[in-house]
Amino acid sequence: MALEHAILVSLAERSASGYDLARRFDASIGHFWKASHQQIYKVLGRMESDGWVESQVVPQDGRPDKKVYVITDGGRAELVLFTSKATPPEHLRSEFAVKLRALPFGDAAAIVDDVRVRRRSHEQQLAYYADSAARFYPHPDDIPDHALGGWLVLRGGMLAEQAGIAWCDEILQRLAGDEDDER
Amino acid sequence: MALEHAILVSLAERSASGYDLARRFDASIGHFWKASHQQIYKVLGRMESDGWVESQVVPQDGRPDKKVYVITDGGRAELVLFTSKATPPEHLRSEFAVKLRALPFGDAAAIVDDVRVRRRSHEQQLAYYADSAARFYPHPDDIPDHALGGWLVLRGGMLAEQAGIAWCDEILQRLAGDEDDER
DNA sequence: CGTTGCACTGCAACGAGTTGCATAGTACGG
DNA sequence: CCGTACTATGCAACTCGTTGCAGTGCAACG
Repeated sequence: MALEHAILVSLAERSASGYDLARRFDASIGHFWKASHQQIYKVLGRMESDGWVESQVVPQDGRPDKKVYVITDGGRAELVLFTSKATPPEHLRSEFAVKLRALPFGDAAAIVDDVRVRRRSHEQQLAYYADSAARFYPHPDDIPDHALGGWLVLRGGMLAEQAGIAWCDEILQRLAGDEDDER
Repeated sequence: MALEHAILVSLAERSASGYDLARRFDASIGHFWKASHQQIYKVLGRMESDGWVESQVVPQDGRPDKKVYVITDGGRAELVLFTSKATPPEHLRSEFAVKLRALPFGDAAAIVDDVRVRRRSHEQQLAYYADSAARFYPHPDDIPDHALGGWLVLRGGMLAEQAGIAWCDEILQRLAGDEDDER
């Protein structure tokens, strides 16, 4: 139900086509809310009939036409409404946790391997966030209001990745005796 | 796709009816993988026709009959297969992050309130986990193999909640000037 | 000149998960 | 006796999201 709102935020920052949105979702916002282009097109259609956005076909040369979506007043009102309502509690949903509980009934060695892979991907993600932070927010103590949300979201991502790494380390210490503290 | 496996783990630990499973999912495992009873019944039916579980109707007095499910060899094999395959990377999906990005377009005061509520619920969850840990694993350095998975999952929950609290604190510091460091 | 890749939009079918409802017996408080 | 709550199972309808496919047209590679 939040995809609509993620798109609204994205369009409030800058008008875009479905294709553009899909690519934005691959890059920044998408690290916290994935969406495929099929889904984006579908939702954009619904949002247009709800009056949250309006579209206009823009011919391009050397490229197919694009349909640029612009947020409407109705869309902005919906965003305000969205932020003023309490977020329903989000519960974790971790297939990895299920796997851990399956330890006594499964392939322990494979699980340990999986933890190592997982640790590495957390590290990579963290490095990516740190890089984005350094690039887009070189002065963290002096961020203008309009950019604060982006910074805070990035911070949330970093904290989550760090927690993920710490978890993997605890698991490895228990399961692998911590022989290889690689990197 | 992991609900099947969560149920398999649960049944591997102890046979149960759909109703029992639903209650277990409300308690321990369910903090990491929620499922409603409707969904559990549906999935149990599919799992039975896949040969992963078998059921037997058990009459009770003073209560409706129950259908007790038992894991089969096929189900155990599936569990091994599940643990030996790499877990696909799980991406965060946070409506709350969307809300943060909506800061410049929405109701900032309401968002701050929401952060406070969220912080409190993280704290409550953490307290609950700490309590479970103290009760079920009084000697964390000496946990038998069959219980290790449960402990590690609990630890993951705690780390995630701590990260959530730290995030909320950073947000409040930025948005509310940190006037009230309540509790 | 053929293949690959990118920009751009979409539909159709499916699977996963939620919400609402149906049913039925027992037990307990008012 | 009536309403409520608990144990117990399940169906139907819906939304959300994924997967697979389809088509066009340009540009670059070999």
